[in-house]
Amino acid sequence: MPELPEVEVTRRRIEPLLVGRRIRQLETTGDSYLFLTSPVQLRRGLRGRRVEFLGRRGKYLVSNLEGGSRLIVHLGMTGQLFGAGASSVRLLSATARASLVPEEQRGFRPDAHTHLHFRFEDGAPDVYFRDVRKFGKILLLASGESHPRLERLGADALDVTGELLFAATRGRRVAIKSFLLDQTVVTGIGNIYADEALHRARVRPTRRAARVTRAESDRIAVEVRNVLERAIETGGTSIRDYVTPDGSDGGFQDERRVYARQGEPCLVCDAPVRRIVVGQRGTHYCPRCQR
DNA sequence: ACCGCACCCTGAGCGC
DNA sequence: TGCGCTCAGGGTGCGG
Repeated sequence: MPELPEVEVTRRRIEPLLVGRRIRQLETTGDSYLFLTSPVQLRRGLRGRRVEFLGRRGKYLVSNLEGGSRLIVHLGMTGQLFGAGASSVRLLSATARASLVPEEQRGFRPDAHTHLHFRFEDGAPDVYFRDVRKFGKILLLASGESHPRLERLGADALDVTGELLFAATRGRRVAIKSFLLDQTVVTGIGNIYADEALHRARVRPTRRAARVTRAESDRIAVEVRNVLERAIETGGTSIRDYVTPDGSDGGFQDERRVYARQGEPCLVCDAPVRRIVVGQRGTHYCPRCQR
């Protein structure tokens, strides 16, 4: 489940494959839920364009193209962006992998879930976007054009401050966990890092946002930044679907303290980690450390 | 304005 | 061995 760190790791690894390259041709799958811009318009709009810059806004990748248009990619739950050198062995699911013949395991061969296939001029390695569940989003914006999805986003989670959190939570009755997942105030936090940051900040995820104190807001902000920065350093969290663009696992799953550790002892106090549901999301916390 | 919830999708895992 | 059910969840949009 790509959150800010997984998106940032992807951005850093894909940047050298995209920036400075001119797109010779784009192949797409048929129209579906993930294409906010239709496949036909996408193919037309990208052909012959040079990629000038690859940035990130929360969990969105934003690619500036020659002429001022922008290609926006959201990885959703299972989106993967990677270059031709990545290994199929690691990118595909266990079942899909099992049906590969040995020669197919070395490079990547586009399958039914591969929705974008970029080919470049000058023979640079191809780049692919693959998304099994199609919760991802692909959008091409014309020069100067904006989109409500991007306009709604709040401050990048790497820049969050206690001051901002405290001010924005006043009068909000939602659980602090749900508040952190809402991208309109702070953007980039997803389910795993919300649970991890709240555990480190010692705040119970069910606490109403308005009841979070100024001191706790500071702790949450610090821990959000720490957890995200550490996750970027370690390559992200590979716990269900996510693998890095070269097909290797991230490392942050080994530094988890609560996420998917229900029933196991809290690493701080030994009390069993509890799992509940908050705002339709599986939520993990230590009942002793987090009050 | 705010909040809870259904929905989009597919594969893994489980019970029978 | 295989079927059908449930669950996972980012983000949108709707109804209360």
